[in-house]
Amino acid sequence: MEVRTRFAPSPTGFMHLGGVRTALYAYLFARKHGGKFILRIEDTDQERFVEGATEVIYDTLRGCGMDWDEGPDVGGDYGPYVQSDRKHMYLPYAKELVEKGAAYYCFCTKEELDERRAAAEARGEVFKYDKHCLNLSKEEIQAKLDAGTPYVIRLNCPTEGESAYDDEVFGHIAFPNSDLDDMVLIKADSMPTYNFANVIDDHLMGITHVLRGMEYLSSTPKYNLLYKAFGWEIPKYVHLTTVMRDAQHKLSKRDGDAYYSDFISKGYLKEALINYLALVGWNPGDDREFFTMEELIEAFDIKRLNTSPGIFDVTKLTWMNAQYIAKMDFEDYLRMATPWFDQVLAGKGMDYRRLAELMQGRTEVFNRIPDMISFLAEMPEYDLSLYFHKKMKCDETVAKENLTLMLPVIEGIQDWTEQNLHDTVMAAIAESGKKNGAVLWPLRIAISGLANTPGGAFEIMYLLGRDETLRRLHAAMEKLG
RNA sequence: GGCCCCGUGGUCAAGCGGCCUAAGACACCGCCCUUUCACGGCGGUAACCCGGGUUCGAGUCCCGGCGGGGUCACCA
Repeated sequence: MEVRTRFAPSPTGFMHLGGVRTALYAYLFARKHGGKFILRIEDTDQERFVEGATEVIYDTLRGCGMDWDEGPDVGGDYGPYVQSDRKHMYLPYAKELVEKGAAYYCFCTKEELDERRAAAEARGEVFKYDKHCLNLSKEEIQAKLDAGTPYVIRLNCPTEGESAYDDEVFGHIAFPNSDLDDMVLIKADSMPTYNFANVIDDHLMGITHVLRGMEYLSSTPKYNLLYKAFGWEIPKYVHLTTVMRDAQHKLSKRDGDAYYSDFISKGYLKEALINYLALVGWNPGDDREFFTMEELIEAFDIKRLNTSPGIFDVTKLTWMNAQYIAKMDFEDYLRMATPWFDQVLAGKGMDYRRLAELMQGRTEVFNRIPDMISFLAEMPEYDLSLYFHKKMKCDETVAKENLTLMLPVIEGIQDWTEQNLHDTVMAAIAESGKKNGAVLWPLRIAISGLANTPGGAFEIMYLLGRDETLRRLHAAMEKLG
C-alpha cells in the first residue's frame, strides 16, 4: 500500500519550528517510502483570517526543500485541500453516526454546560458530559429539531473497559474508557470541530500514517472510536515529542525563538536549521550529523524517533550554522553577506569581496556581522592596556617604539596592495631585528582598537585604505604620547 | 487533581541483559598551530533520578516513589 502522509497546519502567519519539524518528518517518511506527502490547510478558525498566511506556509516548506504532491495550489485527486472549502462535507458524516447510534444530538447550551462544569470543579471533580441528551426520546429530539433548537452532535463514548492502540513510536498505549468525554463533533454553528474534521479529512484523503505532536496522544482513542464507528481503517500513528526551549517550557513565540522566520531573519541558513531540527528527537543510529535533504530521506527511519522531548539548543544550531556558512559557495556568501556589510559600511567603497573572504570562515550567524566589522567604519574607543600582550612581548612602550619605527615605512608605501603591504612591512621588521608579534600586534591594535578582528594587520590596512590607515596610525601615536 | 507520556553528562544523544570501569557531537577548560580571533589538531572535566525486586549478571526487564511534560473546550 502506498504511504500517504500529510502536514495540516493552521494559517496563522507564522511557522512554528515544532511544526516545521513535524512537516519534515512527515515529508521524509513519505519520500523514504516512495509515497505521497500532502499539504492540507486547516483554516476553520473562522475569526482569524491572516493575509498571506498560506503563502508563509508554502514559502517555508518549499524554501526548505519540502515539496508536496497534493495540496491547495497543486491540486490532487482528494481535494479540496483547504478545510474551509470542505465545510459542507462533515455534517452528513456526523448524521450517519447518529443513525448508527455512535453519536447523538445534544441540546444543552453552552451556559448550562459552563454551569455544570463550574459546579463539578467546585466539588473538586473532573467535569465530563453526563450524556444527558443521550436519554432524549426520538420524539423529543425531533420536536426540538423541528423547533429549530440549536444543537451539537456528540460522540457516544463507551464508559467501561479500555481503549488501546499501538503507537509507532510510543508503543502500546491504553486508556480507561471511563475517562472519555463525549466530544462534540459538530458545533452549534453546524461546523465540525477540529478533531472531527481531522478524522474525516484524513480518511477521505487516504492518509496512511498520521505524524503529529504528542499532545494528541490522549485524544487518539476518541479518534479511533470514530474510525471504528464508520468502519474505516485506522491509520498508523506516529506521535512526535515536543520541541522544548528548556526542560519545562516549549518553544514559545513570546521569547522570539519559536518561529522559522525568527531564525531566518537573524541569518541562520535554512539548510542548517532543517539539518539541526531533524536531529532533535531523531538520529540516524551512527555518528553522522550533517545531512542534505536527500541524505535525510535516505537515513530517516521512524523507529529511531525518540520518546523523550528534546531541547532546542540554539548554541549547537549556531555551531552547525557556522559550519554550513563556512562551506557555502563563496558567491552565495558574498551575496548574502552584502546587506549585512551595508549596515555599517554602505558608501565606504570597501572591498566587499576581500572582506567576505575574511569573514566567511568566521561568520556564525549573519546578524553578527555588523558588530564584527563596524570598526572598519569607525575607529572604536579603546584602552591603552590593549597594547599589552604577553606572548607577543608587547606593551605600551614597545608599541610606541615599534610603531614609530613602522610609521615612515608604511607612509612610504604607494602601491597599497595586501601583498605589497605584507612584503614591505615584513622586510622592515626583519631589518629592524624586532619580533614579528611585537610589531604586528600593536600595529593591528592601532588601526582597529580591537583585540579580535577578522584578519590580521595587513588585511585590515588593505581594507581601510591608505588614507584611513595613516590617519589611524597617527592618532595612535598621539594616544601613546 | 484524574488519566497519559517521558527520565543516560549543562544540551543533543548511542546503548535495546553480559562487548559499559557508558560512544560521538555542541558547550566548557587546557595545550599546539597562528601577527589577533576563528578554523584545525590533541587532551580534559562531566551522566545511567531514587528505592525495591527479577536474574549468575540491570543503564538495559518489572513495581513503587520522585521529577518533568501533555491532556482534560461548541480552540485549532
